[in-house]
Amino acid sequence: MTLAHTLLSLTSPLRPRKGDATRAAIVDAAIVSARRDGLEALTIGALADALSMSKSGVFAHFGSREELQLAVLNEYAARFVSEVLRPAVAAPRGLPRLQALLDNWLTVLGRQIEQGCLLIAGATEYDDRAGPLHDAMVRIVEDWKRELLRAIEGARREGHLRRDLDAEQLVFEIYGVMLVAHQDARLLRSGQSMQRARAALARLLAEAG
Amino acid sequence: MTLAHTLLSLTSPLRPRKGDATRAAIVDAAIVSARRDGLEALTIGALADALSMSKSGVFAHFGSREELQLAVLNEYAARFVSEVLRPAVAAPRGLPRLQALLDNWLTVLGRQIEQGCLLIAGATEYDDRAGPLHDAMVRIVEDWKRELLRAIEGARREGHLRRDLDAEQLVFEIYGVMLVAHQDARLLRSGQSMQRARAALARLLAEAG
DNA sequence: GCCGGAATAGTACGGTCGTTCGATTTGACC
DNA sequence: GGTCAAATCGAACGACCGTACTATTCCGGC
Repeated sequence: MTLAHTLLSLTSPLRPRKGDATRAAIVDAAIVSARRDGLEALTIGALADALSMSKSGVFAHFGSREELQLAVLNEYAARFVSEVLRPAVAAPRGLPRLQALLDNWLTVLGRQIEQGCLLIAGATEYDDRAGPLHDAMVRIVEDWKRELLRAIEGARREGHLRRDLDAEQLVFEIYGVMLVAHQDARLLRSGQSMQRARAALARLLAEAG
Repeated sequence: MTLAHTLLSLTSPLRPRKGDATRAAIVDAAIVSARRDGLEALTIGALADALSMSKSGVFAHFGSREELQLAVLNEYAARFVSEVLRPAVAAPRGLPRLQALLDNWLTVLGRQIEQGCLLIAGATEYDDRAGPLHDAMVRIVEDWKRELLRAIEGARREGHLRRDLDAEQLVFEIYGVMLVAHQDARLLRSGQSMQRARAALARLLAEAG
């Protein structure tokens, strides 16, 4: 294969690469496992068994366990954003869009409470552990909080929220509601966590309006 | 050693047992390690190295890794309660006592932000993993929330908080503030998390009063 | 200062981990 | 259908894990 050929296949993979599908399947299964037991408990051997593959077959797609973990985290974050943020921009800008975003977030959090949220679990897993996963985790959470901030300030610009509102403080408090909803639902198996979260968010927004 | 002797030494250990001191030192070191890397990352070998002991010497005090983890979790919880709850009962009952409790909680959370909180980290570590550690974690968090609820209802009984207040909802929201303060301070290394948490708590109490 | 149990050390075992490497299979293109 | 790279496998390695067993050291009571 010539260099030109390589470059071509990189930019436009005419040739359907079977490996890509396998890699995606591995990440799929790894997300399930990581949501249950944590990113740090992810094991190449267990993943291989679940996929009826060999350890080395799984390994070859990533080159290291850490790269696999990074792929899982990034893929999960991408899905999270596309499930929560993307549909919200269909709502009219301002408070409705912010409301839609929070609704989507709560829905995603509550839909399959059997599985946890990697953005929340990973935050405590890597809050004190230097390395690429820590850095990725920080970047993802910061990016997400920035999106939340944008939505809030959009609502304020539209006149839907108080002009003197401390938007960052509101981000802080909203995030707290999501964290405690997650813990209540998963650790304590409380059946009321979602409605408590909705009540808390409603009160936060009412006070900000 | 006779049975009577055994019972005697259990109820009143006249004989100063050196093993007790060692065991306490092990738990001390294990708490440091668990707060940094998580209870699940706790390793008998690493602990033995840190204490300049043999693996089997450490192991003998607990009989299994899981028993060690349980000892660490229970000791941490006991210290947490004695640092946060005990000093608060010195304050006058009602709102002052609740305020003192929340102040102590935030202080403990912020004092050495280098080290994390096992009650928070453990909650996500064991939210989906059956076993004695999960059960202990649930019990500890439920007990702590019950204490918080008691303090709130005490303040309400004194007439310091609204009569129609949903106390459990307030517990929920206070817990959320603590969770997000912890994450902001540790993952994002935000310098403002404590003051944001104080502001959020003040607003929660003002609205409940 | 010996005695006996408690405390600790030493060693070994079986298992799992991530990773390496050479062999083998697969599958798209000529 | 042959070719060649991509994809996957199989076996092995060294490291570390929790744990079991046996020896050794420590130390308070006589």
